[in-house]
Amino acid sequence: MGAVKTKRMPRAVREQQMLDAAVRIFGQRGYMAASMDEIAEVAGVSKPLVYLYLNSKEDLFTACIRREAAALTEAVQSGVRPGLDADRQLWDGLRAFFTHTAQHPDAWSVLHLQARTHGERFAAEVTAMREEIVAFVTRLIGAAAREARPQDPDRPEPGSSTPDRLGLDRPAVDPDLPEREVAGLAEALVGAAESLAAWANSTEGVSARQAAATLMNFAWAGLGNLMEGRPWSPTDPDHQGRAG
Amino acid sequence: MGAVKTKRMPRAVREQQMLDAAVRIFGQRGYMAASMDEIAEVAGVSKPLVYLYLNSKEDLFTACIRREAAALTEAVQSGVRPGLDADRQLWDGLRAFFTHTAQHPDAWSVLHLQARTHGERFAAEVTAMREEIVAFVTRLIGAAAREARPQDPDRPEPGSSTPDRLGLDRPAVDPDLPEREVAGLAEALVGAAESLAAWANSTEGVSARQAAATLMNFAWAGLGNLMEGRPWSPTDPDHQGRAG
Amino acid sequence: MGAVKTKRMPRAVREQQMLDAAVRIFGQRGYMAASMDEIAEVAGVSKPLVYLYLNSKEDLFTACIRREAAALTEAVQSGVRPGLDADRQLWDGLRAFFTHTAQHPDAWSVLHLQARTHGERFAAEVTAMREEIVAFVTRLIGAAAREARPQDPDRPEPGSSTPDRLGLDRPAVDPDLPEREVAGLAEALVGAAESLAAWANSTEGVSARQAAATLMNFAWAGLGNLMEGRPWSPTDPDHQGRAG
Amino acid sequence: MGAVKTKRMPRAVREQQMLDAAVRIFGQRGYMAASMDEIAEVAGVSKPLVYLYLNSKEDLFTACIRREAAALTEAVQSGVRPGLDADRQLWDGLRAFFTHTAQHPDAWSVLHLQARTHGERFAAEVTAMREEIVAFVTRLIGAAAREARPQDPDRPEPGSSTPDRLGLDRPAVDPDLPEREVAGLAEALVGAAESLAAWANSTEGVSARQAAATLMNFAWAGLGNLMEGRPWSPTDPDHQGRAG
DNA sequence: TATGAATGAGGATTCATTCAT
DNA sequence: GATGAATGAATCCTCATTCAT
Repeated sequence: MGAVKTKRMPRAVREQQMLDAAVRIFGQRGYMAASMDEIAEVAGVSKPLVYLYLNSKEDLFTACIRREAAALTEAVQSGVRPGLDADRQLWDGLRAFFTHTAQHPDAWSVLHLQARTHGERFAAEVTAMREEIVAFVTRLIGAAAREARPQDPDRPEPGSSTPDRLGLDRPAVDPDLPEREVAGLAEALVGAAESLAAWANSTEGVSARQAAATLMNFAWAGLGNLMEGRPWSPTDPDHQGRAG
Repeated sequence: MGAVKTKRMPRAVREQQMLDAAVRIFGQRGYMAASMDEIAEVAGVSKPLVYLYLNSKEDLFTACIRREAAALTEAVQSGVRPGLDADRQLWDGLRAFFTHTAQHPDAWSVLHLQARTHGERFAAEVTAMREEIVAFVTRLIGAAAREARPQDPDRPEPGSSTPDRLGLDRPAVDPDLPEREVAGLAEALVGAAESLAAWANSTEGVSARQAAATLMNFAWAGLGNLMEGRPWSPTDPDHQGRAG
Repeated sequence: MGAVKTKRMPRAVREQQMLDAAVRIFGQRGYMAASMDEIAEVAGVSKPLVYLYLNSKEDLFTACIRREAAALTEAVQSGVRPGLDADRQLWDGLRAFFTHTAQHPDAWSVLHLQARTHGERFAAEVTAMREEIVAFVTRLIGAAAREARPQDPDRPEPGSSTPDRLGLDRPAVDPDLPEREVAGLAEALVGAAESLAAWANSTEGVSARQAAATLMNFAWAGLGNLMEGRPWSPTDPDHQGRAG
Repeated sequence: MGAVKTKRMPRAVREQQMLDAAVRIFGQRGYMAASMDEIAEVAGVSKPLVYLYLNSKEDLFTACIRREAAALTEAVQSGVRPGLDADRQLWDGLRAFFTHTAQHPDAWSVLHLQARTHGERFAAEVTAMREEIVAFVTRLIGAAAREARPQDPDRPEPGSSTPDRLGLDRPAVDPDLPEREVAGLAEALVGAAESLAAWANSTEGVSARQAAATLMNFAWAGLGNLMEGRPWSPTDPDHQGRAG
């Protein structure tokens, strides 16, 4: 039932087999319900070998999270072409994101559900990835704001500081928006994306492209309003006019 | 450590104590890591009594989910005044939502994380609640669309049919938007809200009001654009002009 | 589901209800699998009352055994008319035995299976009853022997000593047969009867009468041979001639 | 108290040790009262190992039943020499039976008492063995009948078809006796044997040989009468004459 | 007489983890 | 490099039994 038993493979290959099995089992059964026994069996190796290579269940799970986080980040990064307009980059990134999560549901379950549900230690691992993505989005918001107001030329250009894994500078928060506000926006965007990923995965006939389009529709104009200094407020008649 | 041991309480009271303890432990440790032993201890009773009243770990967890889902729904419902404008209603609902989740973090963990990560049976319990909320949001989107286009007077007024638990009519999806599109939007909005709730809970100094404001900013304009028939598209220069 | 709840019954009645329930549950579930909870429920009373009246599970079971043993003994006794020939008495007794066990399968399960499978203490209770029956059979064997050899007139007549519950004298073992031999025969006869009772109960269409007939056929002639001093032996050609 | 702790034995050996312990404990305490803890301790291993090899208490019990049923069947089979006369075969089989049960009282308790008292699933296991023995006896009755009436030569000779595990042909029920009648007789004989086995086990100084002799005396003549078409009946003066 | 409330003790089962080869 | 053999420590759950009224 598990992988074909081939003896004497190099360590690196065996490790990947184990991680494959682990991601599958963790994703399907959940962290706690997954048993090392089943993981070893699916990986096609004996249990002691799993421990020899990966130390403990916690370490194994951590390794899964890291590998899948890197894979997802890498997928998004590859989908984005840095030269294009900010909204185009966001659009491409979202499509890459939804495509990847749709193709690796177990990995997505590990990152989105399992890792966040079983202790700070694992949650922190995902948070690192999440922050990278949030930084990417934050960066795009800043870029969009700059494009919208070219009359303010003395802000630093993109790319002038060290680029992160998504090919974007890290700080680059627009100084006109309070940092926490931006963090909240990015959180909301990423949360919406995550939620849509789950929705798209579980709803017949919803493609990655459609999910991305829905999210762009939902988010881009709101971001634009904010950039232009027109936040919604409980009593603002202008906003009410636009949306209602 | 647990509740003060008061002997011989009526069953209903003891049950609530048990649910209190269970929500706390399930929320903090996770469903699987929570032990019935600890729950009983925190509840200040012996384990057999927990089983006598709540039957099994699964049933206990289900009872927690149901109680907390009802409490959250009730909190949001109470926060909304049906007569007001759609955006005002959404604003009020969001504030109530964020307030409640902030005040009951363990309950929120149970509903948002634990219940969705440990089997269809539990997930289905939350889905029921979620659908009520999604229906609420969907309804508001519809109302907003009607307000935006008063030239189409033969659609039914809001409130003309029997109100559901959130005080709003159920159907009322705007016919000009494909149903799936609306579902995706609501999903995104609710997902963003859920994500923001977790973020606000875990970030020092973020109030429910701020979280609600962030989400309104993020979402309302985007909805407005959609209502007015101006969706974002990868090559639409108009949108690029507005947001970038 | 249980008995109709009637409040404030005299103790004796309540006790019988409890024993009824207990025999039923013990017989169906087995001694260990039977729970005091279920017995109380079926009896239509609260558990503390069961303990108040019957002390403990062991005592309750013992009470069941005693009541049912007495009932079975009584049934057999009533079926036999002491004045008739020995084989007729045996025949009548067997029929009464098979009839009673067929009509009270739970009681028979308690006596035949449960009581012998759960500790010396209970087994001893049944042994008492068994010995009464074995004594009855032993007595008949003795009587048959006497009838077969009337030329030996100085042995005591039946009824000359104190009658036991089956209306027969207790000692009365034929002095020509070693006591152990007779005990073995009686054991075999009773064992065969018990086995046949289970078989008749579980085999469609086998009546008490048929079971009794089968056993008489099986046993009576063999007993007769013994009486007449012609035991089977491994090398006895005469016996081979008779049976083969 | 348990077996000497010898580390690292091959699986097959350990399994036998576990079965030894299990038969002992199940036989002495009863199925339900036996605890896996005690079995493991007596076997000299840890509980998880018992579960690893035998799966569950039910499976362990089933394994015990099967092993002991096979051992008993094998013992009886080995004791019988197929070429001899029918009564001699029965005699030898009975002696082997009583010898084996006397030497393995716990095993006999498992087969005779425990397995029949704790659910159909276990009872069915013993029934298989029982039927083999009943078939053996049935076969002998048939053989005896044929020997008694050599004037009917066209019936098949014993041994002319493939022998079963007890070295005897399977069908061969005497056509002159109704099938149910024969089944009842076999049931009675086997029941008597079982009962005598328990009696011999628990009675000081009763040998297997004595038990076998008692049963032969009891049974063989009765069978002979039946073969010769002289069943006992309530009013048959001939029978009364013979036995009484 | 009768019971709702409560528990100490123990039982089956599973799991992550390690030794010895 | 790889594994068969083995276990300490929990976990869920049940049951006979009692207390306070």
